[in-house]
Amino acid sequence: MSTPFIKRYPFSDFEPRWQEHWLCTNAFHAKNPGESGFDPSAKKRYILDMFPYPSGNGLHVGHLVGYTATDILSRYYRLRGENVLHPMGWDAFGLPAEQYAIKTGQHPRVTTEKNISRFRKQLQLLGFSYDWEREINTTDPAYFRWTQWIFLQLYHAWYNPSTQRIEHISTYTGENPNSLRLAYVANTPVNWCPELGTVLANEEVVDGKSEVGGFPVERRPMRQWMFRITALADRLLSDLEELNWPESIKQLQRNWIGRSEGAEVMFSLQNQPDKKITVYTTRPDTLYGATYLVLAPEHPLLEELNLSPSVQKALEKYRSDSQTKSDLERTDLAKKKTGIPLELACINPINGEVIPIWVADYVLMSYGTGAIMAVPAHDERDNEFARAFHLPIRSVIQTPQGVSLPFHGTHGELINSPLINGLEPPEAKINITQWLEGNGHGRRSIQYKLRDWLFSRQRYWGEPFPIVWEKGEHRALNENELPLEPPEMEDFRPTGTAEPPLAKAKDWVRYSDQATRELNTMPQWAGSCWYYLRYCDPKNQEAFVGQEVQEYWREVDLYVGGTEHAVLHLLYARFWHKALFDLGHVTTAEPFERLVNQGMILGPDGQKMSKSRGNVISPDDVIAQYGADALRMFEMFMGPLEHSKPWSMTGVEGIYRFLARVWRLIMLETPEGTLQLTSNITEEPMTASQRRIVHATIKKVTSDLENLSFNTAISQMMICVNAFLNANPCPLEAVHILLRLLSPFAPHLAEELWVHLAATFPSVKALGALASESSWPTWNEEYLLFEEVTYVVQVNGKLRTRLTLAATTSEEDVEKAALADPSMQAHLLNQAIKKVIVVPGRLVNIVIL
RNA sequence: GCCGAUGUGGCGAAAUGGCAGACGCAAGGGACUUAAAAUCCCUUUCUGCGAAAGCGGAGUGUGGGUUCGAGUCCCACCAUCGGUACCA
Repeated sequence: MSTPFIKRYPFSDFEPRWQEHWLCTNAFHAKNPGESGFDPSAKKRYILDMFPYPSGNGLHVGHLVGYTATDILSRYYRLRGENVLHPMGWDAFGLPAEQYAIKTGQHPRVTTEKNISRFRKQLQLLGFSYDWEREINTTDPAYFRWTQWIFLQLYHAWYNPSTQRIEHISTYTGENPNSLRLAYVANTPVNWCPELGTVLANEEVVDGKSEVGGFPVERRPMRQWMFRITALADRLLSDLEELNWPESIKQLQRNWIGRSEGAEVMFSLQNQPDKKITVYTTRPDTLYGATYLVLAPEHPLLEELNLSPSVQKALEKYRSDSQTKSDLERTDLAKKKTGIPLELACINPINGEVIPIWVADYVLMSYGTGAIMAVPAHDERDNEFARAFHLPIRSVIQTPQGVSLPFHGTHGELINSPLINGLEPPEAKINITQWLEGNGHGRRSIQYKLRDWLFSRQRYWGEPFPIVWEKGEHRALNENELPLEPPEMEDFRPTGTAEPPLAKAKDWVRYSDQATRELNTMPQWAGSCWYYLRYCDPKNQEAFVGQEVQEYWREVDLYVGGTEHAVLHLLYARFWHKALFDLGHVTTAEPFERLVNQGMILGPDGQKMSKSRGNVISPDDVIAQYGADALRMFEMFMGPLEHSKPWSMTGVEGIYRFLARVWRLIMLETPEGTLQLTSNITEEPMTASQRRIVHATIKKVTSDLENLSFNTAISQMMICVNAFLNANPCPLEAVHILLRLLSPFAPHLAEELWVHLAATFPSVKALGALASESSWPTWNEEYLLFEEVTYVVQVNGKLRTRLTLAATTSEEDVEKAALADPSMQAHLLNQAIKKVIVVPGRLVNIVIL
């Protein structure tokens, strides 16, 4: 049995009241240019949360860390007079809704609506200051109309290598525009997940399993829509430099893009000099160490070679074996190398050496040229393979003593390499590359790990492609045919084959006598690739965002969300944004100027919160017991925003006690049970020491907010409140400054106490009718100064005594006072003083031998 | 393996190269109360000497280094977490 709970202040009376007030008055509506009341002199600030996927489980306290942080900042910047855009919406297309719908027989639209209402209500219970007039929902036809429109812009675009920009396809004068579109159809091996009945992007496959659900994924060739994201690989990489993002996220994106510099080298076949194999290597300096060559099993050249019948047979078996291997199996078997010899040879251009050609699945068709030169002395994988199949290993770099092969370092003299003997690898790399280019045997080459983005899914609950097929050719719908809504369907289960569920909607599929609709839908990422733009102008029916509005709000100034989107959403959105930028639709090259990742909130047991562990904390319960302000503040008080930290109910209680102290500082309950201001509060000026602590608090809270150090800002406010708890009289100025500092953190309490104060004191009312309509206080450095300072006196860095001196004491006099201090004499007796260091206002260090 | 982050009391944490542990939780003691709740006050890194006030010593994952002075800077290592993995 829980003990009866006594409310220390009446939060359950006023919190809902203020939430209602803010909602009814649209208190936090951000004005667009052209809107009445728009103030062109106010600085704009765009503060964005990663919008949630409205799942059936509702929010838990972990979701609220980031939302609370951005809300506090939004309220803070509003008090500073800025025009703050702080919106919220719903990323509502996606697999879970569809799977739930299949299980329960309800249409996903129904469950999605229900979940959204629940989420909205939960967020409103926290008193978040969203501009609800800008709420968006990716499943709303008025929204996805523009998702489809942007798709069409990308479909009608290509990457022009000569301008290095994305341009309208009409600037391409070649013969086959379809082969160059930014959105294109490809028949390539894709990640097919039978359990989910859909294909997945590379980014959605983790360890050979689907990121959602953890089901096995297999490679199979399918005709799919792709985005040519690789065209922007270099810009996606280099533009990271300027962004104010966590270094770790930048690094994750760099690794994912995976740029490497090397060379392509052409090897001629021994008996067919006209046939050449091009390999990619990052180590052209080891060219003399190549002892064999390997082709990927899918390499197209294999079709053209004259192989002996027995080899041909072995090859076919090997190819079909490796093709049916799932990615998971390939990973599991990574240590054991397999392959077959082709019984053909090619010629190393640098020395004319004849080396054998093999086929092995440790070489991937999807990277580089799908062929490698194997240098077993200086590459781990080649070394393993060479030892497994007894191929020669030749070292070409002087290996340091005690280091065994394979040696892949880049320090050491080249050996066994006539043209470059004695050089260091970096220099040799340049020399060889120049030699290859000069003799027509290869060239410098840059490769990326990043691959094109697989953009279609075999789902019902997603945006249909604005594409129709006619005589085997795809073509775009007209803009005036948008939005293209999914058909109403009773049965949208996966077909059990690779055919998408939309195929079952026969009427919908038929576009005309000649044409049928594209059956795939877009992945969940589509809607989130541009939602931050729609918030700027959510009701615009003429454009995805109005030009003037876009030029005003520009990029997101601060974006807060979880690390899980490091390479998915954040890379995709950057790609769309750059495309829109090149095409002239947006004014910045990057969408998110500053990014912050909030840490995870763990369960009270220190484990990740999950239903199965039974350690999920629901905000609803916390609010019922302690109120929204206490929940908000505790989320911030727990520790640095970016850190993971375990939940603690007693910790909430501590914050709750603090808020109750603030309440009692101002309000008193009479024996009859009515509320009134405490009589302590008067318009008496603050004493010097009160003024010092109040102004120190303004300074600390302000700088902490700028640095997103919410936890220490709260500590400072606690120190300040503790200092005034027994003050009588309690100066009004201290109280209204404190309330304004507190108002972004605990907005309900601040609002409530403010109106009580304002009712009695006109000077408070003059600052604003509500705390949220007042202004952020400023501090005066002069008030922070002390008349006396305490010096720490050290001997050889060890604390020996303290000394209180007037703040104006000169360094010389400080030194004298320290040496003369009676308690120092024992330490200094018979000691030669080597040096005395005085740090003004802080310490004296006496150095003796 | 590679890349990145983090290691400070019983716990969450704080500390422009300058008093380590602010602020809070938990624990213990006290005041108020018939009693409890609520509230308020005190103690709480480890350790040596002391009845006590007090006086010392050690201490920020480990080992080195730079410095008058290092949680903070440098080098090496260990542990935990996250990402990634045949990318030539």
